[in-house]
Amino acid sequence: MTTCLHTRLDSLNFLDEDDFALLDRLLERRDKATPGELVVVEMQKVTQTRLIIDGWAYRYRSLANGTRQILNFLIPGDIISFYAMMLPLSDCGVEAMTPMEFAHFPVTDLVETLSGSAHLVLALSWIAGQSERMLDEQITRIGRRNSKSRLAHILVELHVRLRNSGFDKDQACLLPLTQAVLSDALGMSAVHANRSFRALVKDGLIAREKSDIRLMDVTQLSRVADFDHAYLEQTEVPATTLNAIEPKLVPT
Amino acid sequence: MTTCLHTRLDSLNFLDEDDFALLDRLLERRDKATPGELVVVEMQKVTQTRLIIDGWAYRYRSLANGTRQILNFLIPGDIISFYAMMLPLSDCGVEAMTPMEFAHFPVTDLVETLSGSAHLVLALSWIAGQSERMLDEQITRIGRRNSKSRLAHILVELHVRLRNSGFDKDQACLLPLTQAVLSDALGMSAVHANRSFRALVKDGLIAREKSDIRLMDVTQLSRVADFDHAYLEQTEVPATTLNAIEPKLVPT
DNA sequence: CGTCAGTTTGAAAGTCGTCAAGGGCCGTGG
DNA sequence: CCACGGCCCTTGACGACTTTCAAACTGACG
Repeated sequence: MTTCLHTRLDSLNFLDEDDFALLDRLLERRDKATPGELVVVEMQKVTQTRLIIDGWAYRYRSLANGTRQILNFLIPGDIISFYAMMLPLSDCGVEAMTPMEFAHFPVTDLVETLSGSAHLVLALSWIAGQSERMLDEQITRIGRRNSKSRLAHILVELHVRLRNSGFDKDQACLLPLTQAVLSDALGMSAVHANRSFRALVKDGLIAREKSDIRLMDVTQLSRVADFDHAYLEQTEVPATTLNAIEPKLVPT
Repeated sequence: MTTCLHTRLDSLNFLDEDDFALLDRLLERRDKATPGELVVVEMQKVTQTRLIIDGWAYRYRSLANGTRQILNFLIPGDIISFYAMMLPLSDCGVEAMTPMEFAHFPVTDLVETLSGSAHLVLALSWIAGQSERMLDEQITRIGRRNSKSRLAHILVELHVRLRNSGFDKDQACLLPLTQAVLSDALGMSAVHANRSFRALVKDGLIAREKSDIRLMDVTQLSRVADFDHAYLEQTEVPATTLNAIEPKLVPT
C-alpha cells in the first residue's frame, strides 16, 4: 500500500525498511470524508493526526466579519494536524473539497513512533519545513502580487506539488477548484477572482472543465506567475545532518 | 544566563535540569549583528541555526519586480533557520532591524542535541508549531483585513509575543518599527501604511517616538484589530503527549 | 422542469498605489 | 555654531485596482 507520502519520502533516500514499517503501522486505520465535510473544526480539541491518502481539502480560518481565509490546500501525501501533539486546540478548520480517504491515528501514537526513529523525525521535519515554505509563499503571493499573477502562481504551485506526490503530468493539470474557493485562498472577492480567471482563459493558459480547472500551458503560467521553482524543490537532506544522528541509532 | 527562550520554555513545565543543560551547551557561542546587516542571505546555503538573545530582525523574500514581502518579525527567544538541517538552501533572507545578539551553532549540533532529549524535540516542535500559527495569522491579516485593522493587528501580535518572552508591559509597548518596514510586512504601499498609521494616531491608539512606535492603548487596539488571543496562548503540552515519550527515556 | 451551485457581466463606489513635493530630526563636517 | 545630507515621515492629487451590488446565465441533477 504505497501512499503519496511514500512517494515524497522515497525521494529523500535515507529511510530504511524499518522506518517504513513503523510508518505503515501508524497508517493502518483508515477513514473517509465527503465534500464539504469538516475534518477539523475551528477552536475545537484535536486528538487525531491524519495523513491524506486521497482527495483534497483546505485549511482555513473564519473571521468575525463573516469572511474566511483559506491558508493552504491539502492534497494526497499531506499531513493534517501535525502539531496537535503540542497544540491540541485547533486554530483553524479543515474542510474536505472532494471525497477523501485518509489514515488517522491518535497523536500519542505519532509521538511514540517518532521516538522510535530519529530518521522519521527528520523525514517529518522535512515535510513540516516544506509546508512552512509554502506558507511563506502564500504570504508573498497575497502580499505582493497582482491578482492575475496570484492566480497563476497558486495553480502552478498545486501542479508542482501534485507532481511531487507522484501524479503524472496530465493528472496534475486537473485541479478541483471552484472560483469561490480560489478567491478565499487568494484574499480577493469572488467577482474579482472570476475576472482574473477570465483573463487567463482568454490567454489560453487555463480552461474550465465542469467545476474543475485544467492547466493548458504550465510553462506559460509559470512565466505569468513569476514562479520560482526553488522553494518546492525536492532537495536532499545533507549527509552531515544524517551523520549527526547515526551514532545514536547504532551506538558503537 | 537566562534567555527569552528559557522564559518561553519554562511556561511549558516539563523540561528538567538535564534538558536545560543540553540547551545551554548549545547556546554557548554568541555573535552580534548591526542594524541592516543580513544575518541570512536569500538563496544561499545555511549551516548555522541561531537563537535571538536580544534585538529584532525580520524574515523576507524578494520578488523579481523589485518589491519584497516581510514574512514575519523575529524577536528575542525566536529561532532563525530552524529547518536548515533539512533544507540547507535558504528561501528567504533575514535582516537585523536593531543591534542584535544571538547564539549560533552548526545544524549538526542541533540534530545531536535533539536526539539526546525527546523533551527538547517536543519543546522545539512547540516553538515551531507556534511560528506556524503566526504565519497563518499573517496570511489571514493580509488576505482578509482592511489596512487599518491590519496594522493594529500586527502591533498587538508583537506586543503579546514580547510579553510571552518576558518583557514587561511597558517594554512591550515600544516597537522598533518604521513605516516602510510595516508596509512591506502588511503588503501595502508605504504611503498607504502612513495613512493607516495616521488614522490610529488620530484615535490616540498609537504614537510615534523617534523611529519607534508606542502603543498607547492595547485594549482598544485589539478591538480595532479584531484580535483573537487564542492563537498565541501559552497552552500546556498535554500530559498524554508527555507520557507517550517517557517510556523511551526511562526504559523499564 | 425547477432547483441549486457555480459562473459571468456591468456599473458604481471604495480602497489603494503612484507620483511628486515638502517637513522634521539627527549626525557629520566645515 | 551652522550647513548639509540622509533617513524617515507626511500630504495632496490622480489614476489603477478591487469590491460591492444586482442581475442573468450555465450545467448537473432529481
